[in-house]
This record gives sequence, C-alpha cells and structure tokens, in this order.
Amino acid sequence: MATRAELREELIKAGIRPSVQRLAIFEYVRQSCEHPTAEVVYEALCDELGSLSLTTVYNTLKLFVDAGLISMLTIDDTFRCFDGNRCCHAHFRCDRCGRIVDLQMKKDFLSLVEGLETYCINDAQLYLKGLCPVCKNKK
Amino acid sequence: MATRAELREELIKAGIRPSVQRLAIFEYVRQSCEHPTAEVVYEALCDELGSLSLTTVYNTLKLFVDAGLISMLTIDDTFRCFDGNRCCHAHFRCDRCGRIVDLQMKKDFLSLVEGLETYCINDAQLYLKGLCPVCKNKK
DNA sequence: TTATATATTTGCAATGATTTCAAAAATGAA
DNA sequence: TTCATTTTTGAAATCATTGCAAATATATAA
Repeated sequence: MATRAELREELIKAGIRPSVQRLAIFEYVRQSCEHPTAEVVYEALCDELGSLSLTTVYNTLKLFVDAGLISMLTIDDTFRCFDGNRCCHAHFRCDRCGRIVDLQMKKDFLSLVEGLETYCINDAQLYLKGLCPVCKNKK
Repeated sequence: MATRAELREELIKAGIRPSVQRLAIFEYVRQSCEHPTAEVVYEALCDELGSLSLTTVYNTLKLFVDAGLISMLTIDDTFRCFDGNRCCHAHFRCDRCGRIVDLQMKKDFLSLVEGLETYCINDAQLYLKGLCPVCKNKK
C-alpha cells in the first residue's frame, strides 16, 4: 500500500503535476479493489475535496490511463471502470450479480499469442464472463 | 464457409426461428472478417432486405450473442462490434488506425488462469492494444 | 512582491450508441 | 379463414461520456 508521498512522486515521474484533485483520484483508484467507475470515484471524493467536477474525474482518469499508471476495463459494455492493481491479472464479470473480480494468472497473457513480433503492445486484458461461485449455487 | 441452409439449421437448433432478417444478419456476421458494428450490418443489408430497422439489427445480434452463436467485442470502448469466427482467437486493436485484427492462440485462454474450478465460464476474450505493424513503421 | 503566461478545474450543453415502447406486419395453430 | 403469438419497425428516450468556454490555480519573469 503506497503512501500519499510515494503516489505523488509517481505522478511527477510520469510528468503529471500532482494537483489536489489528481492526487486524490490517483490514491482512490490505486487503493480500491472494487474497479470503480468515474461516477463512483466522483461520489467518493466529492466531500473530501469540497468541490469536484465529474468532468475532472473523467479527464484525470484518461490522463492516468494514457500515462500507463492505471488501466481501463471495458468488460461491462455499458460502462467503463478503472483498475489500479498493477500486477498482471485477468478479470471475471458475473452475468448475474455483475460483480467484477480479479483472477491470478499462471503466466503472462502474451506468451500464448502467436505472431506478435511485428506489433507494439501497450495493453492486454483478459476478460472472462459467466457465473461466479455464489450465483452458480443459486437457482 | 457455411451455406445458407446450414446457417438456417444452426439457428433452428439454437431454438431461433430463422426469419428473413435473422438469417441475413447471421450470414453477414458469420462470413465477415471485419468485426462489424450493428450500424455496419444495417448499412450492408438495408438494400438486400428492402426494409430493415436498426433496432432489429441490435435485437437480433443480442439474441445471437445470448445463444452463443456469435460473440460481442468491447475492445473499443466507444462501440461494440461482433465476431462470427468460432475458433479460439485473441483480438488486437491499433491505437492509431483503429483496425481490429484476429490473432491466433497457441493454447486456450483458460489454461493460464488460476482458481477457475468454482466458476462457470461462458465467454472469454483476450484484447491487446498498441500499434499495428503498419502504424509502428510510420512516424 | 506583482504581472503575466500557462495549466487545471468546473459545470452545463451536446453527442451518439443503444434501448424502450407501442403499433404494424408476419407467421403459426386451429 | 380467424385468432393468438412472434417478429419487425421507427421514433423518442436514455445515459455514459465528451466538448467547450469561463473561472481558478499555479509557475515564471520582471
């Protein structure tokens, strides 16, 4: 769990000026395990920051994604959510309850794909969908 | 390349009545290598079918996806596209030109993921993003 | 310090892919 | 044929996301 000072340094190293809003948003996404949407980040930080615009949240999240500091998930096609977990992992989305969970990988994704030599890969996401253990056991 | 009669049988076997619209949409998506959007399917079939509604295309594609006959891609978060290729493969989206291409897999996706025993998996998609060989060599 | 330029934030309006809905058309059963 | 059910249609509604221009904050120069 990184400290606020470490997160600030990480922004600076990425060439991003650590404004109050940016640092708060970065900290929230990095520490969350819930894959929050922009709306959820906004609701969570509104009080803490006094004033905050949803537009700022969208812009800032995009900034972080473009800088490779967090990743954007499109596993649910009706909204985007964000992931601050930097370890290589897959995502599962339950078709019934909608929950998105992390799944550990045995090896890196790319080891399985053929013919990548001529490509430049910046991002990789493995999405699985179906029923989670809880929903599977319900009727 | 399946015949129209074979595709019709496939719909019936899936419990889907093969109306003129459904069969045309199924054939189009199954034979396309271009990962068409609903809009593209609509434009392509409007003339052939005389009249066609975009709503029908959306409804029908959803019907096919739910029946497991085709898959839906959310690799580009600004629109959905559809894939009739039933072989296991990954997808690459070029950040610059936007083209989506298929990539062969050496092994199935799921072999890489840990702890799936308690889940029921209905769908798996591996999305890669970056620069395609053509765009990589441009400035 | 003050003045000036630049970067960031804000809130509202616009966008556009997708869905809703109720009527019209097509199909199947009797 | 008639009636019930399924499918299609098109226009309006939805809603996550973006565009934009004004307001604010920050950095730099003098």
